[in-house]
Amino acid sequence: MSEQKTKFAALHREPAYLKVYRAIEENIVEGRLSDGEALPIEAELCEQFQVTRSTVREGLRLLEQSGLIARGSHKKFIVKRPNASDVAVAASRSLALGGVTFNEVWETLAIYYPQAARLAATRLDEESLAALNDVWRTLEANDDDNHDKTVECAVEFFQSLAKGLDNRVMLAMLQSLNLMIGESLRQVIGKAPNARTRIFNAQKNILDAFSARDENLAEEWMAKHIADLKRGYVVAKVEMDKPIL
Amino acid sequence: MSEQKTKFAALHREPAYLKVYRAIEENIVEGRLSDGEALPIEAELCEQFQVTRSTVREGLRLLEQSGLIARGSHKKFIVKRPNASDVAVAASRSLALGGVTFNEVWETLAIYYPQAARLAATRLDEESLAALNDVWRTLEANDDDNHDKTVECAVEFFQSLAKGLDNRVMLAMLQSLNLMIGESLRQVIGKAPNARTRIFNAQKNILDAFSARDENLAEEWMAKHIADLKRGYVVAKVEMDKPIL
DNA sequence: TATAATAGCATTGTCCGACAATAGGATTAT
DNA sequence: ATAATCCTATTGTCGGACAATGCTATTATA
Repeated sequence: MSEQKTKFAALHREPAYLKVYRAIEENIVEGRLSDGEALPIEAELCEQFQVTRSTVREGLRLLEQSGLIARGSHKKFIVKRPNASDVAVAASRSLALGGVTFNEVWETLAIYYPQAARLAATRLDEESLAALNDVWRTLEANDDDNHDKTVECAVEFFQSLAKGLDNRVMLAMLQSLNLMIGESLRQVIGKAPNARTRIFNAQKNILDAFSARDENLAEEWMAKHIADLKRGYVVAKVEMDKPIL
Repeated sequence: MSEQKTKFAALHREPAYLKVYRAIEENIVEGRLSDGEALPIEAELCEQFQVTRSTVREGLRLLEQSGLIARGSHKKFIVKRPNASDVAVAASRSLALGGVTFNEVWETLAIYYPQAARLAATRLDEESLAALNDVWRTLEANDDDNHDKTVECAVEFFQSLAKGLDNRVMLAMLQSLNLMIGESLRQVIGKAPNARTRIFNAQKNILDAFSARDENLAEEWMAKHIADLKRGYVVAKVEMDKPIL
């Protein structure tokens, strides 16, 4: 009957530094520590948790990396509610490292961005439109052979669009998509002929549709833009099933 | 002329633990340390970086939290490429903590999920369809008053859908959306009459459309499902501009 | 011989105490 | 009032120490 011995709940003996992390995390999540508030100094945390500084510091590193705290000044950590950009960077890096393929990225663009464009046509305010226009003009002024800059501008266009949607959830998702667009574009931009001009024209059409507040047109041109990106991959003879990194 | 003093590049003196982090991170990103490979033991890292264990350990905590390494056995960290789920959990938590509103979540659902449903109609394999059916039956068998279980099933339906799309980028995004659906549903489920039945019927229709491989119908029913979710919020008198947490 | 118990060992987790570096505040000098 | 200086609190790093804990190899047992 040895396997029928009363089973106690497997008590998860966590290291102390994890407990420190969880304790502080919980206080932040539950709102007992609010945004911008300063954390006690290390010595005080030692006192409260009854552990040594090394242990507290390991816990702080965990909090730091998870984006829940940040250095306020030289001394003092302050509580920080993570913003969309932080999320996006972490997410896209993880995905890229995870070996996602050109195809996965492109497919996501294809179903997501045309709808985002539709929303943008009705929602972007004048300021956002102006920002988009600026980005587009920068691309116009760019040299055909400056591939890095072309990629940067192309991505920046999508970034400005995402920011203008005034929705943090979408922003986080689109931003991480944008970073992956950048990664994948970088790999083909040199091999796709007329890349800059094609991007330039596509974004011009999208921009016009936005200005005209024509959501159908915006969706249509965005879909074409995305399709053209794929064509770029094909022309550049990029294997779509290959990881973008 | 004091402001014209030759400006040197602001040299960012990083703490040593950050350098340790970056050094190892770089090795992982560049692929010199591949997935599953074991990290040297702490003592050896101390030797290589010429720092003490405390410092190395702080760096390891950063790597740990960023998901790049994980405990393999009792001893030894192994390199780990983060997967979509990890990303999603971190992302959604951050967003929720950031105070995103019901409206932001719902709006994102509304433009994203109908398209995802359209894709699902053509792509889901028999296995995924079966899984969806199971989830749906669990919801059917559920008690009207067991709100927690209802939410769980509803979210699980979306989860199964996302998994079946066979695209890790979409999966990561939809998963983090799903977690937020769960959060927001939990807050209204008790106050919305007939919630379970309405969700149940909507998912039935979506499921049928999937089985029939009818993408237009799938999109249409999904759109209705999402719209109905919003109606639930309104009926429950939830302020759409309120944070979901 | 095969399996179970034991002992040893390597490695991590935690503690302690110390000191250097530095940013920010207080104080003094201009 | 502004600038230069000192002071001090706090972080970053060090080194050493020991306990806890699984792994591994050895020994004991059937």
